[in-house]
Amino acid sequence: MKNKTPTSDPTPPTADADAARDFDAAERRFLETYDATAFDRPSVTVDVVVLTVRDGELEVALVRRPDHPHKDRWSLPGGFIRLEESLHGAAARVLREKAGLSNVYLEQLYTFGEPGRDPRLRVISIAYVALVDPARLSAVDRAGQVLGRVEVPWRGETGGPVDIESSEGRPYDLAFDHADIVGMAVKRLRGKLDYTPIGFQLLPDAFTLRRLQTVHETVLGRSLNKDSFRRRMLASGLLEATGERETEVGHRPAELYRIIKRSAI
Amino acid sequence: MKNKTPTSDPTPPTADADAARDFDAAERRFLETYDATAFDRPSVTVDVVVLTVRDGELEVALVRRPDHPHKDRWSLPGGFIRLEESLHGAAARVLREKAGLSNVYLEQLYTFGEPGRDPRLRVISIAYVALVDPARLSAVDRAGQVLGRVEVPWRGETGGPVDIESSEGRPYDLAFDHADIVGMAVKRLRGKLDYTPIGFQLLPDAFTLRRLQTVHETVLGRSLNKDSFRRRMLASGLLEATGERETEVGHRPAELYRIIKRSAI
DNA sequence: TTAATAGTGTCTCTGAGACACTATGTG
DNA sequence: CACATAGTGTCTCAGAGACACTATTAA
Repeated sequence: MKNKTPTSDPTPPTADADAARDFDAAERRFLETYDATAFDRPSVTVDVVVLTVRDGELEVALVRRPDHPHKDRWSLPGGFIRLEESLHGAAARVLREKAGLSNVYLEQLYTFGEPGRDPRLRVISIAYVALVDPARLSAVDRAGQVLGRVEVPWRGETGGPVDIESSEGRPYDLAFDHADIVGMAVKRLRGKLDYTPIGFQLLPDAFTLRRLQTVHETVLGRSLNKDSFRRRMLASGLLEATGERETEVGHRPAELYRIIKRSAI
Repeated sequence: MKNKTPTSDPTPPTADADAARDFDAAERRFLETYDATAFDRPSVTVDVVVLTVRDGELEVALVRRPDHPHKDRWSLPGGFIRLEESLHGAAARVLREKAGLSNVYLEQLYTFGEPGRDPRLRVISIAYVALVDPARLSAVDRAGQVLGRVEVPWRGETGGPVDIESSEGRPYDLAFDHADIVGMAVKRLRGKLDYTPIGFQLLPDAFTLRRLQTVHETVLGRSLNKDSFRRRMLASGLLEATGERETEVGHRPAELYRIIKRSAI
């Protein structure tokens, strides 16, 4: 028998049937009498960074806060997590209720929980990122919602908060630490673009390679080599030609591509 | 003035001084009367995946659960978050109290919160990863703590739960969804190794390139090209030669290297 | 001396950038 | 026709793998 290290011996939790039965009974009794309110607990919310690329600009969906604290300030759509729903489910619900979107790419980003980030009480927020075709966002133009332009003050994947502006260049002073959350979303997205063509989530079902490149360039904040980009995308095996071409473009029309397995990303 | 889109007009939250004063008063009143217990709230914990590499094996620190539920089962060190501490602070405290470790590499991993992952009540757990030199772990050999060997049943960064075994090969059936959490930690770590030499966090301050390569190979679960590995590490600019060499090795001694900026990773 | 691993020099192969050239739409 | 962008072919350069060769220690 191999015994490489002097750590404590890991005896198994149970040995014979009687002991196991006693143990189960004790656990059952414990669960029945457990007082779920015995400890002070933080509040837990989800906040969703809904990102889109429109006209070569990276934009984020903002909602006006209807209540205190930070009433009337712009903020990320968010909400408290219900006890019976999963984290992902809560994010999807917030997206549906507050931004009128469903069936979009959604992934967990990071959890923010500094004491004092909310003046009311201790709030821990699990941030999610959603990527949406801008055509779907303008279809859901509703009161109290706006798209803010994301200005990234750092290069590459340095990280840090970003500046959010209106289309006229007026700064939006986001509520809470939401500018940090959007910054983290941009950092994450830039990282993913280096090894996946995830930008297609920001485009319609069929798109040209040029459009995909523009999306990548907008997110990355730098221009890319056209030839190399085409080669990489086609070599990834994730795109397939539709056989269709764009129309009415004033130059040679480009082939339209689609993603082979949307779920694979 | 540029007005590219038909979204709602983002008027600023305030206009003149009187309105601003009223607004502040309303917010202050709101904060004073807010009932922090008005909503059902989940419990929030941190769980820490303490990883180390010893003798070419990837290992994780486990503690025996002292209480129900899953009493006496092996699990990740964890604990409830206190209202006044940060998430990172809570993870560092758990590491100190339950594993006797401080001043180690620690980063947030992912947040797990499926309803039903804890039979007591709704528990949301923010998982952290810690990387430790194995010499520091065996120095903290304490009762009710053990190192489990991590067996990864998938290749690359596929992801999924992992199997944990004792050094004799007996499986540890971890409590809750902790096998999934460790799996996520391995996946994250493998991803990071592709573009950073983060493996040095699993080694003493001074180490040979061969040792670093072994650590990378153990985490990645595959062998690496020696020449290429050396070139990449030295080209990264993150390592510097100490001028010292290893001793008593039965062959030509290798140069010892150290990390230039430990905080930069 | 031999065994074993450290470390170097160099060739090849592959993928990215650069760039010239052809293709195909609109006005 | 001109113009603009799509898409291809090919050269070059940089990094990774492969491998031969030298260096240095313990036994």
